[in-house]
Amino acid sequence: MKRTSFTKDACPVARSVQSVGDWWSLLIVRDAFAGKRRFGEFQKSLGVAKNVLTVRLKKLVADGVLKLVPASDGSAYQEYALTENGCGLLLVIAALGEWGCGGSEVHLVDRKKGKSVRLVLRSEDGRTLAPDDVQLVPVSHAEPRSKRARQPAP
Amino acid sequence: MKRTSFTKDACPVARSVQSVGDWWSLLIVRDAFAGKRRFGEFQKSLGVAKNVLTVRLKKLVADGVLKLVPASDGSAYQEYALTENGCGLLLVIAALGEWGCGGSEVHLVDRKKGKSVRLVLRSEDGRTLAPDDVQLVPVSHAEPRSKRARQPAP
DNA sequence: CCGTATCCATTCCGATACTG
DNA sequence: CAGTATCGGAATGGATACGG
Repeated sequence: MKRTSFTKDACPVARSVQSVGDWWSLLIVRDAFAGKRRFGEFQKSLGVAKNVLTVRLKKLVADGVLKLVPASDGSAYQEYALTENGCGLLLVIAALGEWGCGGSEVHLVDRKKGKSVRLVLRSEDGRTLAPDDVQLVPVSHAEPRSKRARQPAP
Repeated sequence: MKRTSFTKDACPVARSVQSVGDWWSLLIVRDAFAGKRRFGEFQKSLGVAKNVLTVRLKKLVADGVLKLVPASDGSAYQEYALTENGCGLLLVIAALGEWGCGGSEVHLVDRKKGKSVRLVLRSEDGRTLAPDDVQLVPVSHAEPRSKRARQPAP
């Protein structure tokens, strides 16, 4: 009677959820993108219990999302930094942020110019698409251009 | 000693996590994008217990992600369809899918042409940016071009 | 076929006290 | 400051039986 695991699941979404699909992990990653690196910074920002934070950080490190780096200032302690892989989660955070908007309190900017940045879907030929123009296809057992496309609800 | 709630949180990411930040919700939404609409379809696809599925579906309906629609074929039962708001989650699913890649088993295609679609960051002036070029800024108490930008870890 | 209801194991989370 | 140790309550998830 164990909890079902998706680590072996074929779908990448399922595997991602396995890594960051709980309450805290994504928020920790969000804070990491916002520049936080120290245990205490996360703890204060999130208001999470320290033991819980410890467990989450360890899992994120084990999953290759964060890594421990020696130090950045003179401190004798270690800091948590995003791995290259973890940086890829920016798209996820960005997408969640755009979706949750309604009094947006966080957004993306170009680091060089400080200009606002948005997340868009782009087809191979360079066109920008709306979510409605796009269909999710499970590659495993499906003909790429199946006729039973998603119905947008009549 | 309640669980902390983020519904009132200022950050849109936190609010999103509140809605879809658990194991099942996102996978249900993924299946919805893949064309599934019936209770049994979700149940079989996910292998989740029925009571759990019931609770999740109700929450997703309550949160305005899914809605019940009368029927699509002759059946007397209702079906679950994505609301307009729920469709916005496609970007999140897409981002999670791209991140979890490594033997991708699901991807996005243009509904009309069947061509592959990717998720990109685009700045105001139309340029495409890499995650490293971008910075997450909490609007509340932060100068847009702070100097202590995120360090990509030495 | 679509759920609801019940039971139980596991897990999660918050508070707090403690170590270095 | 950065964790570890322990505890108890709460929520979650799985199995299954039941009803419309």
